[in-house]
Amino acid sequence: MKEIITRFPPSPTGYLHVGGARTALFNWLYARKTGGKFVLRIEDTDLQRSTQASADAIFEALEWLEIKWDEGPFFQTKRFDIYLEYIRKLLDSGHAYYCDCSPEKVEEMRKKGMAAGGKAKYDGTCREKGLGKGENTVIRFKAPLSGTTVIEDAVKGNIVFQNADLDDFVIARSDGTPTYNFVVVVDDITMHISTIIRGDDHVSNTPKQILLYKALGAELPTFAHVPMVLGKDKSRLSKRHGAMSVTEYRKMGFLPDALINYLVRLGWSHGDQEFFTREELLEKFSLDHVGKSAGVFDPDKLLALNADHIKACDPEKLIPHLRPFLEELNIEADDRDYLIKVIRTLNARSKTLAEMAASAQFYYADTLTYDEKAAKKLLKPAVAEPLQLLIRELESLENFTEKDLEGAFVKVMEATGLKLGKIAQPVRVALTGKTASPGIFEVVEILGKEKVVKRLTDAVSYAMKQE
RNA sequence: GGCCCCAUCGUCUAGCGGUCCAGGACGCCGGCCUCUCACGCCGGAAACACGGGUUCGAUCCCCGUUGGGGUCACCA
Repeated sequence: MKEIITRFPPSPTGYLHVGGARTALFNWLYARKTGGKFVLRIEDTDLQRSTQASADAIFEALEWLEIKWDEGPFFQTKRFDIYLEYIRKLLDSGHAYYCDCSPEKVEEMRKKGMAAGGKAKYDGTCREKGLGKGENTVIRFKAPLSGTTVIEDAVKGNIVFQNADLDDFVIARSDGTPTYNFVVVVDDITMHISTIIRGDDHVSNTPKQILLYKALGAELPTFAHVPMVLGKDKSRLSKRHGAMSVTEYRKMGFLPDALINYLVRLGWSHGDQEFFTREELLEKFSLDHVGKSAGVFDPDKLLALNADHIKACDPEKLIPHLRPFLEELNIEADDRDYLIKVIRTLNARSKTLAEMAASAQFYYADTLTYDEKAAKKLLKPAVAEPLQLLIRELESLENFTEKDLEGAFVKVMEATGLKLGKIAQPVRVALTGKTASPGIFEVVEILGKEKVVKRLTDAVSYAMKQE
């Protein structure tokens, strides 16, 4: 069996969006799974719209997702001599010809065809003229007039096209530059791509490409057209459906593994399993469980999956991902062990890293600002006494283990006749500024005696001043 | 409009002729746990688009209808 070589060929005209990331993922997983290679190719033949900045953004997004390519990136603009060589071959073998029909004229043919029977195609005016290269000539591929071309698709099965429905498409523009359908084929042939996994919006291009492979006498690759990703309204995914670029998800605090998990699961399944680590994906992915129908991108499910990945991630490994979000809030988390403890209290209650960083603020604050409503309701004069009692108990403690802390609270409960809840809430506000936080004992333990006593003391004076 | 693809809960999906009065997940609604918020756990509502076949038997096979999507460039 020959080596599996897949590819991901984005055009650098914008950011890497989730749909593109998904096809990159499928190609990457398939190559890795089969022990093959994954190549990255930048399709920048559209000189007007391609930018280096976009290419860089795509690399960055792929790197963040930890999708590593084995070869490339290859830029098509650097391969023009190869394309020219192949165009020459087609011209010489009679598979291509010059055409001097003006764009307007061709457009006219299409309109007429569309109005008549719906068939919008070039009518072949110059097909047998034997024209040479001229001022405004394009080069067209001489497609067969009859017969049939079939895609043996790995996910969709056989798809049959009537050659009569295809037209003589342009392979080189009047300025001599080659067009998409042609360069893809030349690249895929010369890069020895064995398997083409791409969105099914490409199926209608495929017969043209197959014809090109045949005209060039090249062996056909395996095609696998995966269904597209749609927006909530079932229309093609676009910015109005919300965040679409991979980078945006990184900025919102998603873990790359969570995005990957979600994207792969959208269109592929492995029984009932929903949660996959990167390793499991690598181990279990296969083309034959890719579905045939388009899927709707569901941000809620992605968010839930992100929460699961955050929860499952070793705190140690989470740190590098969390760090940027901490910095954003000017939190200097230099103490690694302290940070790990902080993460342990937060990972079950954070759906994103941004959320986690925000929740971590009180652990690092020098001066706490109370949530207004919380302070008003819970730090009243009446709590001053139990709080003072608690301060005394805590100060007398040798250790700050959960057990000791519980003992201290129990003593205050006994002395005041208050239930834990009545004490814990004011303490929570005193220590975190909010009514919702990790368990109160955990918070006290992590903050440590000094900070806890300080905050409790501050809270007492605040409470005394309230009506 | 032509050509092509698709069709199980709102969404992602399991299902590869009987095990399905259809299973899981997200979301939603109840409840439990509980120092708050989460987490976790338990329970609930929620789907085989329709019509014909084939078959002893169809969610699963075939045809049609309907619906959705894609594509028809000197863009990729």
